[in-house]
Amino acid sequence: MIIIALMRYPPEHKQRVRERIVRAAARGFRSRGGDGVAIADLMRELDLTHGGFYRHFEGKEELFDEALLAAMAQTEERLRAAAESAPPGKELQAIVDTYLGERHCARPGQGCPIAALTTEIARHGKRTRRTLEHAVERHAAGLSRFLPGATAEERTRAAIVLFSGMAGVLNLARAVADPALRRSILDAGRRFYVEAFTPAA
Amino acid sequence: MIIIALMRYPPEHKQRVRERIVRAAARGFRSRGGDGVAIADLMRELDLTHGGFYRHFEGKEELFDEALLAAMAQTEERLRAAAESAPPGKELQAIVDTYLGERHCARPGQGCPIAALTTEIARHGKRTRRTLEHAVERHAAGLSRFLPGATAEERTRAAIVLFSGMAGVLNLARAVADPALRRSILDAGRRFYVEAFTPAA
DNA sequence: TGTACATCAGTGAACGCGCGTTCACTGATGTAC
DNA sequence: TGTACATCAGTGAACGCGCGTTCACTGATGTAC
Repeated sequence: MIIIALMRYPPEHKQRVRERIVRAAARGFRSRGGDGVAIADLMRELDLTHGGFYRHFEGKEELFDEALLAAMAQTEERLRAAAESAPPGKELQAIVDTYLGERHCARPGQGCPIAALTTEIARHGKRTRRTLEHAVERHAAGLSRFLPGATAEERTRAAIVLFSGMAGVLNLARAVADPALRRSILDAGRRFYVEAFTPAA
Repeated sequence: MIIIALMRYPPEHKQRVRERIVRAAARGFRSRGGDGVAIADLMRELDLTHGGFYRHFEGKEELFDEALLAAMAQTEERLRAAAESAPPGKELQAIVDTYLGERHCARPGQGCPIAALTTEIARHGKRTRRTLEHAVERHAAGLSRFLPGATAEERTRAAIVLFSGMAGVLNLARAVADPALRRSILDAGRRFYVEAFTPAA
């Protein structure tokens, strides 16, 4: 600590700070949306001041794009972990139960950016939309092996339909006021998507 | 016109202005989001000034709620019309083709508020979320007769899963940069939901 | 070994802008008498 | 029929606030010589 205080910026310091900003932003953007995150608040959360932000990023848009990528990677990793720790043949069910689980529903800041950010990304510039596009394609490809389909392309397409559909269900569940209705939406979604994407025996 | 200029506020004038505000707001909120609509711009669009807004609404939130209801009613009506003008047995297909059609995708301002507004409504207060809740329940019940299921409750539940899922697909299609990918997402969604909700023969 | 200097992450005041809301005012109405 | 008055949709200046971004500055570093 004292060492850090004396030699203030050791090598790799900058990269670590940048990563902390991205992580905090990824949480903020997902839970409060693009307009709900103020640069000054974000930096204060990390015990920094807003002026320094521009040593790390060109502007808020660049941060948004990076946060989006980080959030997608995190979500994909969680779902992959859920699938891989499921008993054989139950991988899809594990993915659906995780995605449409109450835990994911209650924590948008830790969750899937397709659900939390897609609507506003549709209003962003081409760069952000390309970023989303690539991230979604990677996500779909990365999880497609748990989905039914004869070819890789079919499985990837199934993944896109599954994840965008589940994102819609999750968003509605999050938006509704009544907790019982929320649970019933999640439950209906889980049953539907598990059945729809489980290959007929 | 001269008559209107002389007797400036004939009976029912106020209600008509209010409806015009709601209609313009419903369009604006859906295409640009809650933060993308400024009261002053909205009123200017109707050749009015921002001060008068508060003769009609308590504030922006009340307008949002009204616009949400209007948008839901409009969407439900369109889908009902599509279903009713479809050949017998093709009602569901007509609904899905309309909802996941390129036209709907390209015109969020005229389209379904579940797709356009659900994410941000999840961050609104309880009043707005209750408004959504009731509107969604009415919407689902109103269109449930075109869906499979033994009981009314089953059909309503199917409607909720179908519409929230399609909203997710629509949002992803809107967010993506590449038009070809957008079309393929819509197409995959259409095929999937038609098949999933068509009762097995 | 010591001195001068360029570098650069971080600071915090300041700028410019947009927005929701308030408020004193306008001007036409219908009503009371 | 005429006059005084309350009503009320609409006007537009003003207020207060939050935010993204800029910029001159700080203070510690490593390097040149």
